[in-house]
Amino acid sequence: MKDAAFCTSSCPMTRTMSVLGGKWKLILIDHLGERRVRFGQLAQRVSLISRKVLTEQLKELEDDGIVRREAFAELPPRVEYSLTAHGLALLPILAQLRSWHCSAATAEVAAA
Amino acid sequence: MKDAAFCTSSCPMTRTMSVLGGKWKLILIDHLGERRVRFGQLAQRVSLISRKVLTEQLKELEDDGIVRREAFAELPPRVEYSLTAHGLALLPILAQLRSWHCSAATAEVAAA
DNA sequence: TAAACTAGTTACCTTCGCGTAACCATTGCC
DNA sequence: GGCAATGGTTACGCGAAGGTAACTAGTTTA
Repeated sequence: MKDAAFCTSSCPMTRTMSVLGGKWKLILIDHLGERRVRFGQLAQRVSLISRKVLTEQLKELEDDGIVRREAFAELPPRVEYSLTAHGLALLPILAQLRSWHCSAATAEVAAA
Repeated sequence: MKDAAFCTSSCPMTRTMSVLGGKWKLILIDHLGERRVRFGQLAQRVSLISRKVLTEQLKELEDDGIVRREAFAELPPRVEYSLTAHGLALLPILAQLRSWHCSAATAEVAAA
């Protein structure tokens, strides 16, 4: 989200969403995890995303200091993505979000 | 997000985003907090959102069991929104997200 | 000679999110 | 009679998000 009104909002949660908002951001961070992943691997894992959007989102995450990009001068070319310290700090929070959602799903099943 | 491919994805984080994804969801949950808030109050607090979208997002959150809506048969009409137990469980996680983003902002200032 | 592999980029087009503005019902107040 | 207040709903339209397909480079493989 490059929405200027969001980035400069006085609401802290709104500013947070200007970085993490968007359909794919949290999903990509989650799939990166603690590993170094190549572009093609990421595209396979998150199969619903198109390569174009994947490139864009990774670039935004890199600009925000969440993802690190390392390109190797090889042939065929190799590019590896990994989380920075800042990005790694998000992982435990994402784990809580996931379990929050899972607990809701099991509660629904129990109620039915 | 009513995207069917998201809701039925095998990836837990993707399914989580089908509920919490979207520009406004987390911001609205954050502004509701532990209080009961009237529709008009919410529209004032989150001034960037239009009333139309506010109605839509609240309805989706209600369908997902995160928000409770109580309408009173008065004149002029009064409608109060509050978080369900499920929604309340998100608040500590949102607090972590906020402080994660704040710590990043102060680190940038320190680096500059 | 042609194809395949990687990590993109680009042009093009469609879809959807979102904003704006007008409108509704009901009652009390002036 | 007309306006205000509340909590919406509706029609309309723009702009951005996102998908598809084609194209790039250099080397290996068939």
